[in-house]
Amino acid sequence: MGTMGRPREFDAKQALDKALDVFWRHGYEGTSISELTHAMGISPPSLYAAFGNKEKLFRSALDRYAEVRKQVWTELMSEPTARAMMERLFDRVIGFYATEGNPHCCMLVKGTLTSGDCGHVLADHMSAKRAESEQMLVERFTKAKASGELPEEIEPKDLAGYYMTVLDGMSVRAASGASRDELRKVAALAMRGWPGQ
Amino acid sequence: MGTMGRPREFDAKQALDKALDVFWRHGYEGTSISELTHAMGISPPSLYAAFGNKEKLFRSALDRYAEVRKQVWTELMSEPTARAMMERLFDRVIGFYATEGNPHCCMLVKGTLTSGDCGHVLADHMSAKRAESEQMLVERFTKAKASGELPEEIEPKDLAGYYMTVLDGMSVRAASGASRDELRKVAALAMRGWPGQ
DNA sequence: CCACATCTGTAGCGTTCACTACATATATGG
DNA sequence: CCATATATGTAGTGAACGCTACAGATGTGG
Repeated sequence: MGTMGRPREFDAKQALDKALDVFWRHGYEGTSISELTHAMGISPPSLYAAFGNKEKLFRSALDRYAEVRKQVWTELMSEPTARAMMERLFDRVIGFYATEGNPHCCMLVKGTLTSGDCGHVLADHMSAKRAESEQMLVERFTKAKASGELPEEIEPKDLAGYYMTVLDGMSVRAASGASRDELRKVAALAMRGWPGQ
Repeated sequence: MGTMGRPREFDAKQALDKALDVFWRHGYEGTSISELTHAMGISPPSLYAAFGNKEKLFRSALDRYAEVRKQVWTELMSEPTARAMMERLFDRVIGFYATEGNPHCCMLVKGTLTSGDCGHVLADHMSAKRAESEQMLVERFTKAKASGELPEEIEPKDLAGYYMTVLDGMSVRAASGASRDELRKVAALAMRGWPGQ
């Protein structure tokens, strides 16, 4: 059975990707509905009919962001060693942030800092997405420990927290204009701290 | 000669500190004039007469922030070794972010991420303040290299960039609710990467 | 006591915000 | 062809924004 009523004249997925791009660059509170409707190529009533309201649209965009990110990270997790995975992850992140035209920052980092000091409605959602990524590192490091790549005294959770922190910091520095070369050197020094041997 | 006209009934420095606190917690765009006037205990015309406008007030607050920060850092720079200085700096930062009631984030990190993707008028000002702090590390590490504490192959600039990145990342994680213990473990792992021996 | 200069509170300026009422257009179900 | 259901564009809602005109208050210099 086909749905009744006038069919929508735009593609919701494409529109969501456009919204994601704007939110990514300007943050939640820094993005206005008129910016969104312009970028998405639709009028306000269409936006509200399809996505609810600004907050729900942001949540949907965030889900989409996390989905794409998870795909990329999952691919990297299959690297033969955890160390190679981490090096490739740095390369990938740096390659993205330091490329002209791309947003220079992780959307979750920007979102976390943009939404007030605490208690913002969106904070939990973003924390959850951040935790998802971190958990992927924890699991990969646990595997590495089991296979003998990492020494016994290293806690996978701590190591994951450390590398997430470096990644978050690189996001901040990229946003404030750090070059590809500077970021590469940060990654190199972060990898100097790799445990073992 | 005394100044003519009715004297102001509030203390400008105290008012600026109040404004700093609000900007620190909510960022530039997340702070409204009415929040500021309420926190500062003055009315809008008084605010505008004393500080120009919102942007100029933010710049003044930022200058004040950087001034206090520079005092703290300067004190730490006199630690006998660069390594001890770095460890104390981590302790200090963690102690601040993880304490109830304090802002959970560096004001410059929040400000950098809050002001649009690029080209914001305030971005340059914040980049400059960030560079000032980083330069203090560069100079301390240069001294450490000269005294033999750091090996020849280490570039002070790179090492400073790395530790600033970790600090920035800790700011992000503190803002998203990281505990004192988690931050301590991050610092410990960051110090594992200390060059030498 | 009288200009003059500056601060203070009220009240409101124009603009932008997130969001929506309404009329119209276009599909399906009978 | 008609009733129903959903999408669309225009145009505008009340609220909050940054900021300021204005009148009254309070100081200094003559």
